[in-house]
Amino acid sequence: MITDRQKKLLKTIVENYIKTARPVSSKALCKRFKCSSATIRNEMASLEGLGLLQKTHTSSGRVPSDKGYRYYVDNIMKPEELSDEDVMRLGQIFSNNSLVLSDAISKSMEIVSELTNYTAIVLGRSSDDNRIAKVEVVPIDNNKMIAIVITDKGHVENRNVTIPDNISKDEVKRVIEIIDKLIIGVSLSDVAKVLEFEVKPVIDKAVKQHEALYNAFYNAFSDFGPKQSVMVRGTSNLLKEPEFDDVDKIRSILNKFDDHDFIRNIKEDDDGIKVYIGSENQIDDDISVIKTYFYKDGEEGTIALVGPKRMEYGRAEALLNYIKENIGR
Amino acid sequence: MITDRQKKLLKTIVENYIKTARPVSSKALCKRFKCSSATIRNEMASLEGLGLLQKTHTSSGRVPSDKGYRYYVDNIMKPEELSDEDVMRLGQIFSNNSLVLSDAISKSMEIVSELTNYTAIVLGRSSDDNRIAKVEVVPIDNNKMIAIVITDKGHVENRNVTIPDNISKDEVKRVIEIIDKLIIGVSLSDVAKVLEFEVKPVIDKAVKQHEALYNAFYNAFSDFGPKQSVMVRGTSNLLKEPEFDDVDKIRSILNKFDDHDFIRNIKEDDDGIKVYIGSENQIDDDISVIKTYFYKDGEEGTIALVGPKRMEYGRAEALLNYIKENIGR
DNA sequence: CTTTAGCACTCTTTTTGCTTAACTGCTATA
DNA sequence: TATAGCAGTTAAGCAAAAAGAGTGCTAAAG
Repeated sequence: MITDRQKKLLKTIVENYIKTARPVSSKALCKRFKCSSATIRNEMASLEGLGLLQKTHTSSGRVPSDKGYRYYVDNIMKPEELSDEDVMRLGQIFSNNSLVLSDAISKSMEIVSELTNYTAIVLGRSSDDNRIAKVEVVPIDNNKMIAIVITDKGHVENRNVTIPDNISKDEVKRVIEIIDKLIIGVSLSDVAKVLEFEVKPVIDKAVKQHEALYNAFYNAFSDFGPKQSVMVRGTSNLLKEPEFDDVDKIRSILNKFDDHDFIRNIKEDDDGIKVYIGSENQIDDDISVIKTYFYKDGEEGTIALVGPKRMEYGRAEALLNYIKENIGR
Repeated sequence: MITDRQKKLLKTIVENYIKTARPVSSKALCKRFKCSSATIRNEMASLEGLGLLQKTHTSSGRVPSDKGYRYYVDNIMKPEELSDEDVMRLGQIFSNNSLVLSDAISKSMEIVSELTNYTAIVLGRSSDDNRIAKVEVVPIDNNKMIAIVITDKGHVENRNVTIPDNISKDEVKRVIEIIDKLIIGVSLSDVAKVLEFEVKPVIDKAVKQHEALYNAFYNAFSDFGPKQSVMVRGTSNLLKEPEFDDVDKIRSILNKFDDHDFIRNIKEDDDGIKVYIGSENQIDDDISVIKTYFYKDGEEGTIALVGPKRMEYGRAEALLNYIKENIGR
């Protein structure tokens, strides 16, 4: 069991370390606790016994352990209010409601990265409940058309369609009509299947140059499946923190930020705001990740902040929460 | 004047240094030049006198100066053929012609970054000769519509339009008709002006709730001007090179990569492939930038590779050239 | 006139020992 | 239970020493 004084001590040490990035000595806390350094040392030793504090070497001050941060986040930290400045900077983004959702999210997370000096990550994809509402085909020249697909949720994708030579406009028109008729209402991830098993047979019968035409449209439409977009911003911000003063560490972390396959893995399915401290995440032991899932109008994904383990957890949580709430509206 | 042997020596030193990243000593070149180290030292001293070589300290081997690299690039280096592997990796991208141009460029530059370990940058924008060919408005729900604008060059942009409450569908329809009629053929960068001075007066007369409706569309359509998209990929690749083993240097370079306003500045207007060595670019004295302008179908921009000054200039040039040629087609 | 051998000199890099300052743990005492 | 005091540990900074890699210069040889 942890006493009230120990709790207060842990809180002070965590917050002091977050601020200064230096191990906290017993002497430094005397005034605040109105007792001698020896007393503090005794309490520190207890907290170390519980695994909540660590020393960097035998005679160093104390630093929170992963378990210590976890205890702080779960049991000590209180929900924080955003400062006026934070709200002002972010409010601009969401008041401009002609921005497409994904742009608004990216921009706001960019700002959060600037405000906090942490790295912002946004993963997005069109969710599976997007069904095709409208297909528009616009001819550009004899061989090229732009196909635009709009879903019932307002998601838009466009593709080039390259029409082989020697095909009559009539035939192209007929194929478009066939596709249009059969594809409305189909979910994005089923488009390839529907083209192959429903559209193709019809085209085969009704159109002369069926093979070439079908292929042209299949190429364009076969990849509407769930592609995850990846945005990583403010990697250099993170490296300003003093714990990243080692070249190999920097390289290893940056390598991960550059690897979009790896980044896609930080996807979060939980609707709450989750914190992954040190070894709890896959990026680096000195790093914490705070993230949450979002869904709105057929777009879903994850927003995440990557900071040092010495992250201002309360503020980071408040910022993510603010953005999440604004996405919801 | 520079003798043939000096030219060959410079070539050997540059290429050796590019390979090993270590100052080249006179002894190391004895075998290749079939003479003693003292002879090499004499020639090296001449080249240093010409400003083509440098020493890192009094008793070190030689390293090319910026001027030396420049001489190498301009007068010694020969155009290089791409390896089969390079061609194979890149060919896949361009054979898939349903990819929208900007995606094809981004993907191929990503691959180039992987192949070379340099950082790839792609700047793109819709060029000024894009004129609106079609406006499509798709209702999503009572208050929200998606407006899609397609230009004669095949460029597509979409925006949310939020319709205020209490406006009849008829009025919305009429506004869309007015906009559609007046906006076709207008260049993207003139849209805001045309809306304000040609569309607004007509709407004011013809529609009841003109103010609110006009604003809704103006918000959505006013920013079609030239926005430059920015892609930076493979920053961590670059940092693998041994010259970037200093934390402050890494931070300074990464800071610039993160600053999209700065990155936009590396825009190149020259149609040829240009090399900016060391102090000739704004990123870092140890860095070279090789880049070129591209234009195709209403999209224009810059593709660039950022590498150490010890860059394999020949290969980098060949890769950029390959992509440029494939964009052209 | 060009090339070479030889040698003194310079500068970097690595290792080592030393000193100082910042802490802690422990023990004895209030 | 809290405190004062002291011995012990470690990091960090600094200077000196030793080793290694190259150069420039001079004088002699081709």
